[in-house]
Amino acid sequence: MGRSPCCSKDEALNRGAWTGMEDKILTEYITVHGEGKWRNLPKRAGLKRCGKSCRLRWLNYLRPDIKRGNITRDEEELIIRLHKLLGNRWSLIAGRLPGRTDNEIKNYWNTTIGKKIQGHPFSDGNRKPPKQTQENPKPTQPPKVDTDSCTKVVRTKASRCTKVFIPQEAQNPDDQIVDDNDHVSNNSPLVSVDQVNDQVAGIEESLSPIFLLDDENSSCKFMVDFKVDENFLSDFLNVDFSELYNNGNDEGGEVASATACDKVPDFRSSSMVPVIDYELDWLIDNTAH
DNA sequence: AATCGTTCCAACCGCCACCGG
DNA sequence: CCCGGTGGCGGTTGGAACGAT
Repeated sequence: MGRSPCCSKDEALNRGAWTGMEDKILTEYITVHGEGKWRNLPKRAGLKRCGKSCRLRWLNYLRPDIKRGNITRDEEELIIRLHKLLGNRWSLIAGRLPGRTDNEIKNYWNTTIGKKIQGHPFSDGNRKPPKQTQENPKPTQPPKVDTDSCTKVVRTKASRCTKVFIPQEAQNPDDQIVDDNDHVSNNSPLVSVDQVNDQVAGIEESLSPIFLLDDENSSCKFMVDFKVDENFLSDFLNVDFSELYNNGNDEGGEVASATACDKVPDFRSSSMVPVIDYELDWLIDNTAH
């Protein structure tokens, strides 16, 4: 059963490569009406395509901010490092490469980097797995990159934030401090997540773990505490935190546990920032190449 | 020039999370 | 809480382009 497909195969929809005219129609429509409502878009725009196809075409090809041309060496290095941290989270990786799409990075990885790193994935030197034959029955699972064998991969999904730890120097003394049980305390380093959430309204949502560190000495400035399921937490803790905390800093941080959050206040810039940027910047800077 | 094999990438497919009714 | 609609994601595929013979 399951839900119905996004577009009926009975409909006489165009498939395959997009024509220049279709591109033009889609681009003009989105320029006027904006993105979204993909399911209705083809009908409104007069395209014989399914909404999903339109979305993909726009996001991967027609968007004006798409960067053309080959992946640069710097970009490749970044992709490799991000892949070590995130695994096959192509959309997250693409988010760190302006103008590059997840599809492009995925393709680039599968055709170029993956081969370089792993050596030839198939013993016969062919990029593709052997065709299904009597001797080579199709595996039930496609071959996957064994990221765990060589590195720890950060799980970037988190549950709800419950409290935030802020060191004294980062606090505004006028702020009311409330712990996760809504107990008010002027000395408590905990602020309610509602207070944080009030501040983050309007900021792009992102899901990720968080451990914020001071740039100069790599010690933690504050932490956030989450309700995370045990699997996530244990997986998350499998990240080499000891290594992360100790990188170039024998003194260690004030916080000895790892937590996760959607967005956090950046006390250096006195604004709220998406965690993913903060966290990935730090991870990229502090994990082994 | 013709054929065959390989590479690359745009597009498709199925699944899942999220959200609103 | 449940359910259906929607958007987004990652894996896979098809075919065009290219190179080798």
